[in-house]
Amino acid sequence: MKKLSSLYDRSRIPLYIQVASVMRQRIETGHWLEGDKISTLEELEAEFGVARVTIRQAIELLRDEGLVNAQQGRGTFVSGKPKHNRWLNLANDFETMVSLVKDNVLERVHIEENVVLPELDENEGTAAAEYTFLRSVQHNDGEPFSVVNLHLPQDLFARDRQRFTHGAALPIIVDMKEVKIVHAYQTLTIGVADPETAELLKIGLGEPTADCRLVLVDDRGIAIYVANIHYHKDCFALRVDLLNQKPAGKAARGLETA
Amino acid sequence: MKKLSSLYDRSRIPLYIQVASVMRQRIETGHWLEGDKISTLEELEAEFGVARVTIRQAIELLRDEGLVNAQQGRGTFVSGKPKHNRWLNLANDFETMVSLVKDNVLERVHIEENVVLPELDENEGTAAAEYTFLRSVQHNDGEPFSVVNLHLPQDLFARDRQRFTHGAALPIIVDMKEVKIVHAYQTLTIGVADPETAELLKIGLGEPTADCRLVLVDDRGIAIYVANIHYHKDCFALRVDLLNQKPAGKAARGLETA
DNA sequence: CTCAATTTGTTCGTATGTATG
DNA sequence: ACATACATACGAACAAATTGA
Repeated sequence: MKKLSSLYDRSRIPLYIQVASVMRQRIETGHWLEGDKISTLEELEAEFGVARVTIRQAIELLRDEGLVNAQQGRGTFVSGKPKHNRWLNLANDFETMVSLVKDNVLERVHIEENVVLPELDENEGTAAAEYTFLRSVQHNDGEPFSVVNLHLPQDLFARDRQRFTHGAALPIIVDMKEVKIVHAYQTLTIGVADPETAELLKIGLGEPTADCRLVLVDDRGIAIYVANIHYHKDCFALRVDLLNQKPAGKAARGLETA
Repeated sequence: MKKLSSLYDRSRIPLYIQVASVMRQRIETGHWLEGDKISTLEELEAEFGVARVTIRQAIELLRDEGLVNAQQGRGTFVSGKPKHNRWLNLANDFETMVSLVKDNVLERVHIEENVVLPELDENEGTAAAEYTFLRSVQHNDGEPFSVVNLHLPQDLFARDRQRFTHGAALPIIVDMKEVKIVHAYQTLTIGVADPETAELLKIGLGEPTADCRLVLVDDRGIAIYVANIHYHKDCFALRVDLLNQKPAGKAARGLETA
């Protein structure tokens, strides 16, 4: 019985997958440039401290993804970057956010009326009696990139059932002049995909997601919009110029060129 | 030959780990409350579409972490929340960021002078000829929570070798009155841990991290500070009130109370 | 107290995946 | 490519503890 490497001990995820993840990132970040010959199996073996076959398994994964091209007797070459669809979906100020959301195409996958709000943090105002739960998926190029789980107060939802059912809720609420939004708390964390989210985003159970919680509180201190948004990790990037307070570079929304 | 579940096909990470991740998140988010009896093995079996033994393996993981307590004949109960060390380390404006960084305790683990800058995005200004590379680890309560990989122009570094070697670079640069910072581009993404980062953060290879890239550009258009910061995913949370533009709730830095 | 239903715990057999040398 | 050891996952059956009728 051989003991496994200490790195493996730490995560229990198959070693060759761990190794492949690292190699993939090296290609993505340009640490290994396209066309380059990467280290030999022996060097990689030494660097990662794993068996030769394990390195080969990792390389095989990357080859299936079209990232590398191994040639017997010559070496292994980087043949392409992973396609990354990174948008900026999060804004740093409320107005930008609303204007971004307005253009979103979304698919409602679930609506449930008269439910109670699962939980509210101390700083997030007080809950209304009843909420409507809406779940939708947002696509780009036919690929799902985010799942929105939204709770709206039942009476607010009832006020414009038609529009809420078919479009983004945020602009609708902003349009209601009798509603005064005094806080828009946004919390960004890293989470993992539950079965529904995994299914909708077409990723594996437990894979990491960028989780954004957005809670709007009105002038009565009531949480009138409670959203938990799960972004596909590869479709997520938040850019900002800290000195100018506007989204940095390029268009505020749209495909990356890089 | 049995074909594995489609969820498993998607990520190739051991199923019981995937299942455990989801359960752990349910406890953390309060979807399963402390003291509650969670669904029976049979229900979980059905929900996740996996074998009974696989569910048990997942529960065993959580039990080792002290999150659940299974009792024969009765059921499985939530016995505690995962301890979460979430800070807010990212700021939404430059001044706050500088003041936060000032208090950071960091451990320099590597310094290398006269290197070239690996890569610069189009919007991030132009590179100087030579840089100094500094790597440091930041701790809290003895636990590492972030790794900073920083490139400083060689001449800038040489100007105050002493301080740059031992303390946070950002406040030093801000103090230099001959340096005019005109842009502070911050990009936040989700990445995976490479071997060095995994080692320093004490996490598994390929585990997700919150990656923050911060590039300062001076009035000559030169990138005078290029940092790639990897945060432990559990130590990372970015909170902001989009309407007030100040960090939301509580102290801007410090342990969460929630 | 006994019985039955419920629920977790254990074991076997089989097949495939992972990792080493 | 092969031999070996161990891990992962399934399905099924059975054992043991708890609860309430």
